Formats: sequence, structure tokens, C-alpha cells
Amino acid sequence: MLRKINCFFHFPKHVSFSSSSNPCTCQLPLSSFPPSSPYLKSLCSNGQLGEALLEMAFQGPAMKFEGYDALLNECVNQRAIREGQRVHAHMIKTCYLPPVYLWTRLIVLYTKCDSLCDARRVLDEMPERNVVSWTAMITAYCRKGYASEALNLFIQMLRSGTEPNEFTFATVLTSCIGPNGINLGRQVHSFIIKTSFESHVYVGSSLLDMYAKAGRIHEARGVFECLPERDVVLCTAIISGYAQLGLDEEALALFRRLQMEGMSSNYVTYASLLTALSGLAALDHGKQVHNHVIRSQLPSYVVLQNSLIDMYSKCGSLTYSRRIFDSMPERTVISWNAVLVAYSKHGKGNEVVELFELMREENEVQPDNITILAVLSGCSHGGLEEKGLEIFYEMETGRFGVEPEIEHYGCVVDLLGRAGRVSEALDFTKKMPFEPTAAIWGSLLGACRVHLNVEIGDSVGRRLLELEPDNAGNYVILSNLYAYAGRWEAVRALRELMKEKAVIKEPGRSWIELDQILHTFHASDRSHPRREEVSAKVMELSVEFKEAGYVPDLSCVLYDVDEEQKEKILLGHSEKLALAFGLIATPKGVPLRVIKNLRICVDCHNFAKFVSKLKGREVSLRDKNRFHQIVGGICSCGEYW
DNA sequence: CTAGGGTTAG
Repeated sequence: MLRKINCFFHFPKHVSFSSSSNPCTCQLPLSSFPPSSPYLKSLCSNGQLGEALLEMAFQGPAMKFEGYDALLNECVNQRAIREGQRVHAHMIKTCYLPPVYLWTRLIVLYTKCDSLCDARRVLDEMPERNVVSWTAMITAYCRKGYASEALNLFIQMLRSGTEPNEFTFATVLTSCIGPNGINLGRQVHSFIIKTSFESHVYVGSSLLDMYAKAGRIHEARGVFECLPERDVVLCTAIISGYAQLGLDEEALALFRRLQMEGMSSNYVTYASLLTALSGLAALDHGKQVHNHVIRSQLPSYVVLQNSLIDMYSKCGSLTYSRRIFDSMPERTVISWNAVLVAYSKHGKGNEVVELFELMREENEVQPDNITILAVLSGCSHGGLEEKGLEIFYEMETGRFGVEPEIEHYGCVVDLLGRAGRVSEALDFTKKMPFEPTAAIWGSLLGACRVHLNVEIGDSVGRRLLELEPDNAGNYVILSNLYAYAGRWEAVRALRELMKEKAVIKEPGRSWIELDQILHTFHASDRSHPRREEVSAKVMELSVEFKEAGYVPDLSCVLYDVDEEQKEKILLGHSEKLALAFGLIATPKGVPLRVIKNLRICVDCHNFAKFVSKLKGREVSLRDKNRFHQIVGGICSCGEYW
């Protein structure tokens, strides 16, 4: 209605203006009034999409490029798909022939409104396409995770003779992520070199990320070093590349170097850095990053807060972890998962269950498969097998909206095995709808070792060795079990088999952080400046502990040497070195926080209990899977890990 | 008009 009034107001003015240039205009019928593009544009820029659509209807076939452009622009801004469809329909009805630009705006509109089919239809039906139209569609497929559609379309684009540009390359490479995409990615890389886009930062970041995510970190680094220009995203990509591969020291070192060279950081950079610090359990560094984040008054980014939750928990500080979680103005499922995992790894089963109940009560975010995994493994580590089973059966009814996957079944096997219900666990693996993985057999074997079930352990262990002949850990556990049972012949046979298959054990490393320095120890590495002193201290402790009842567990040594040698090997284990160093280098009563890259061995676990009891230190040991919080000789793991 | 890096688990 408003428009009509306006129209009449404008009428006389318009006629007088037009008549001066073209005297015939005043006789034209009403429908051919020259349209008021500025008016339509102002409606659009005010966000009055409804009014603007009325104006469009009023103008009918007189609609011009500017009007459509303004309308589509605002539809994109508002993600207004229905309104956009009306504009689209109007073009068709009035036989308007849009230029490529407008067709492309339609594609963009549909992709931003998650209507990829509509977008694709436009692309297929428009009379001609340019690089932007193709790229917009490819980008949409990439973002939605439709990698093969994206790549097919890219190929179709090349066949059509359209030259890709830097936008196309930056986006299409994100669909070459993963082991299968790498070959195609290399081809795209050579194409990029041929077309001279290889020094473009956006293209470079994408390329780098592709190599990093395929585990080809040297190639990623090569791309990084060759780029003439660097920005935050590129620097973050290489740092997170290292961090995601567990190359935490490299990530940290590179961050330091780049920072000295003047790199700017943003919240993504910090999140990636925190991932590396979590891996290293570098609490002092982590706190420094946290302080920096607070001081620089960054807005509250959920992603960054999530990283902080994880960092504190993996550095052993559950309190801080929870504090971050509680202070967050908004949380995603990842925030909940991170804090659930935190409690789970610390063996706090009750807290896990409590928090999960709170999550369901608040009902702001829906649990996902990882949530349930964290809860189940929390119940397992926390000794709540009945509760865990209850939750698993509830999951099977579909109550959480998450379908049970093989990992969930694995948790139940772990749960039953840990509770000593080993044969039930074995039955469960037979009944579950998945083929058991090596991890599941491994957890069952662990249960057999702890509960000394040689019969099941024997058959499970054999299957496991067939399935995973290269994993040294399996040989160790099975050998432990045979040793407990006094089956020395079997121990020997296992050792032969290991030699035959040339299984290489990943070297065990342990470290401890003192004043922002990580002191790393390794059984056969003598590079630490105080290494001699540390070894002497271990010997001294061993003597002292033996008087108090410590008996070295020689079954932890797989080498075929005499007992004296075995004991010597045990005393060289990296965990003991790190503990001894902690005792030497910190004042009495200070808790010791030791991190190990592998599972901790039974003997070292025992040794640590003596440290806590006889030396009056709380010992926090983080191994590959979980935390061992040892106070007064009692460990939070309940002797099962 | 079209583009790159990120947090939980394993």
C-alpha cells in the first residue's frame, strides 16, 4: 500500500522529467512505469524484504538487474530461501534473462541456505557458467563434506574449459583430505604449479593442510617454507599440523620461532597450541597461554575454552578444567565431552555420571557418540560397571539418539573385563553385531592378565597376535600372563616369535615439567645433564623401598637375560628416572607430575606407590590412557589400567 | 558473486 501512495506522489514529477527527453512517455500504460530501482534498493538495505518483494511484483517485467541484485543480496544476508525462490520464479515468469552474475548469486543463495540441490539445478540450467559459479558450487560441496561431488564437479569444470582460480584451488584441496585423497591432491598440486598459483597464501594453506592431514608433515613443511607470504591462517595450519600428528615439541618450537619472527596469533592459533601443550602436559606453558588469552581480552570463543578445558585436564588439573567449563557463557557438545573425558581419565566415575545427568536435564545440547563413549569409559575406569551397563542398554533402546558403534561395544567389554567378569566379556564379543577389533581383544587380554585368567587369555592373546603382530605391547601383556602362570616355556616361545617378526617396541619416554622446562628421560638415552645423579638416586630408592617390601616384578622384562640384568633393566625404566629426578629437583612435599608416552608397566606403578608412601609425595602419573593419582601408596586406578 | 587454519574420542 505504501508503495502505491509513493507512486502517485512520484507520478507527475516523473512525467515531466521523462517528457522532456521523450514526449511519448506520458502516454504509456501504467504497467510500464519506469521502475524505481533506488526505492527497491533502499527497502532491501533496510532489510524490508517483504516490502521489497511487493515492489518486485509491482514492477513486473520492468524489473532490471539492479533490482534483482539488491533483492538477492538481501536474501543471501538473511538466508531467506523462500523469498529467494520467489525472486527466482519472478525472473522465469517475466522471461528475464539474467547475466551470469545473477545466476551465480542464486547459486550462492541456495548454497548458503543449505539447499544444494536447488543450487546445482541452477548451475546445470544456466546458459553459461564462469569460474565463480563453478567455484561457489564446489565450495558448497566441500563444506558439506561431499568430497566426491566436489571433485567430480571440479573435473567437469576443467572439461568445460573454464580455468580455475585461487579460490577454486583453495577450496577443492579441502576435498582431497585423507589417505585416499592424497594422490588426487598431488595432481592438483602439480596443476597449481603449472598455473602459477603455488605462491598464493590461501592456496598454500590448503595445500599444507592437506599434506599435514595425510601425515606427510615434511611435505607440509616444504609448502610452508616455500611461500613468500605468511599470515595467521598459514602459520596456524602448520602448527596444528604438527600438533594433530602428536609432534607436540615441534609444534611448540615452531610456535616460539614464528612468534619471535612476528607472527600474529588468533584464537585458532591458541587452540592449536593448547592441543600441543595438552599432549606434553606442559601445565606451566598452558597457564601462560591462558593468562595471555585473559589479558588480551579476546572475546569468549567456545573452541578456545574447549581447548583450555582439555589442556587443564590433560595436565592433571581437574579443578581448573571444571572451572573453565563452569564459567563458559555457552557450551557445545564438545565442551561437555571434554569435561566428561577429563573426569573419566581421572577415574572419577561418579562425577562422570552426575555430569551426564546434568547434561540431560539441561537439554541444551544433545549427546553424541563421543559423549556416550566418555560416559561408558568413565564408568569403566571409575569401577561403576552396573551403571555403565545400564547406560549401554539405555543407549540400545535409542534413548540418547546415538546408535551404538563398535567403540561402545568395546567399552562394555572393558567394563565387564575390569569387573572380573571375563567370560561374560568374551560372550559379549561373540554376540555383538561387529567383528571385534584388535583394541577389543587387547582390552580383554588386559582383563585376563589382571584377573589371572590364563585359559581365556591364552586364546584371546593368540588371536590378537595374529591380528596385530606388530604391536609389542600385546606380547608384553601376554608374556606377563604366562609368567604369572609359571609357563616359562610359553614365555620363551613368545620371545622367539617376537624376534622372528622383528617387532620393535616403541621406546618408552617419561617427562616431568619443572619451571617451564620439560625434562625427558628415556631408558637408553643418557643426554640429560643430571642423568648420572638420577640413576644413582633410583638405585638408592630401590634399596630403601626393598626394605619396606618392594619386590621388583621381573616379569615386566621381556629380554632373555639373568635376573640381575632384568632388575637393572627395570631400574632404567623412564618413569623411575623421571620420578627420581622429581625427588632430587623439587623441595620436600611438592607433588610429582610424571607423564609417560606408553602404558605404565606394573613394576613402575608399584615403585611409584612406594615413592608416594615413603617419600610423602603425591604422585600423578599420566600414561597413554589415563591418570594414576597416587596418594599414600593408594592409586586411583584401582590396580587396573 | 567464489577461498585457506580450530576444540572432544581413537
